[in-house]
Amino acid sequence: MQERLDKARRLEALGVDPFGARFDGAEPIAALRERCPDEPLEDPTAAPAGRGAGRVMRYRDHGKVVFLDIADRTGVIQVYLRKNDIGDDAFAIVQLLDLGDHLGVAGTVQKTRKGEVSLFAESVAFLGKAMLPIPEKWHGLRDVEMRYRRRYVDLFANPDVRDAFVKRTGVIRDIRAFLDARGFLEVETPMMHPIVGGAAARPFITHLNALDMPLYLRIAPELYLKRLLVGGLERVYEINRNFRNEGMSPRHNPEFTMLEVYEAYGDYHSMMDLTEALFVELFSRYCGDTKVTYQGMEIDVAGPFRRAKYHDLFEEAAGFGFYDREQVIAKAKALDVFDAEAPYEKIANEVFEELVEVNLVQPTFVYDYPKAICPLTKAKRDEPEVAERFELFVCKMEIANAFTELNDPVDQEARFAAQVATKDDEAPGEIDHDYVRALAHGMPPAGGLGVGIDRLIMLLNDAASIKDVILFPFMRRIDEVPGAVDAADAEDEGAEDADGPGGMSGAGEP
RNA sequence: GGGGGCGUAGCUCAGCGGUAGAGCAGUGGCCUUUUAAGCCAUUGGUCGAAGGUUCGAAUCCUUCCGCCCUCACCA
Repeated sequence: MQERLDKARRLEALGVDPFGARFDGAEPIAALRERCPDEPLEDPTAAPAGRGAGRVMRYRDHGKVVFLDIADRTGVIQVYLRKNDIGDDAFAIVQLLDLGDHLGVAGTVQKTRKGEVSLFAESVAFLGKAMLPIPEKWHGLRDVEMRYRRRYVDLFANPDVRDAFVKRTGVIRDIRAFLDARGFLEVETPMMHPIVGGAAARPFITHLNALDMPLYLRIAPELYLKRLLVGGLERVYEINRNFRNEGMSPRHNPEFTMLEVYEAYGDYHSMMDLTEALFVELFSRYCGDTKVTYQGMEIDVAGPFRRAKYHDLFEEAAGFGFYDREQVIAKAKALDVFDAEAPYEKIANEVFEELVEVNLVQPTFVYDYPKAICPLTKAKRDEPEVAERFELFVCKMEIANAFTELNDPVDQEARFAAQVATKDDEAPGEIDHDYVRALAHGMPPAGGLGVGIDRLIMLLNDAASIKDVILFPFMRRIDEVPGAVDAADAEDEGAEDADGPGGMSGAGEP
């Protein structure tokens, strides 16, 4: 650290700003590499000109020749620097380089005698000093805690990580394109809700000072999107964050990204078709046309996906029916999921989760759920105990949830009232009367779909943890001691800051 | 919250009762085609924290902190 500060001063003495400035005309390194002639040239002056910038990741000093590798967002390229080519002044700057610094290079693109694609430097521009060292060159940054807490290091030290997040963005862009092409309108609905709704989960609570009222970070956008169906937007979707104040796990982050889609005049079968088309397209684009491996599980993604009724799967796995109370309760007790307080359907659903869900490796649409566990879903006309709902499971993960939307305001109000009456701390505390009023204005029959985007990206990236697909996953706060930069400054400035962390930013008061 | 595991140099890791180690990174040299460059020399540690056991603790015990896995929770 101190040594790097000294180098920064020595750069200043050479008339170089240690934190650089604008550098125009740099090509992506991947593009430079593509333009490189296939073989070393007889006449090196014939090589194409090239200009690149990036972070110095390797440095091989040969005296009056230096090889270094610079990396940008697209790749890595070797830079070949000869004192004769760039001159004494520029070479003095090169000798002050540290791993992690940013450097701009202008020269020609050609292969070295050993065949390495290289940027043969004619001039260099110092673009920025790194005061802290980069991780070990061979292993990178492995410590998972550091990788999550200091993603900025993880991203430049581990190219796979950067690629995974670039892929994430690509997937989301493709989802938008897929829906846009089918006439769906992307919208933004409130993230702060006066009434919790659209799912069953504990919310984060906040407060709006201006109106002196409590607000909740949304647990789902559902009720607002369906208001838009009433408004006549007919086909809408939203991709954005939901917040749930619940347990964290490799598949749960307190804030997570959800896609919700609503299609007027559709139903859960139309959403099943839409979901299947989207997933088949994404799998084939990002993984492979037919087979995908996730965490050692090989799945067939060519489609069509298996479609199986909830009750059939239940019976197939259990050997008895969903409403065979005695056997179901006995099984629940045997599986240690029996809860004497819970309604029957909830207990039976626990049995379903234990017996069926944990085995759903191949992509499977499970449909026709018991109505009692689906408060926002329309019941089947000829089977009033069955809700028109499906969930898509892939590799034992619930990845999508969809249903034919309940659009009867009277029924909806009754179901809300029943929820509120349960006193379940995950049920809404009050009825959303405005939502009921919206339905009363006439919501078209519709299919609605929710897709956990983070989990989908996990599948596409073969990521074991949701933290591997979220740039800055939630981590418990740790009180940082003042960083190396502050400490060195304090040393430098003398005793003024010697009273320690109290005066430092970051670790103290919000 | 329960159970299990981990925490040693900037990074990746050995060491597991007897003087704190290696590689990489760093620092000083040599070298005008190397690529995990090489060669010589060298700096660097409250062994996560605090107690305890012991002649002696990175090592054994207790508590705490953080992370990972797992269970619970999570339509």
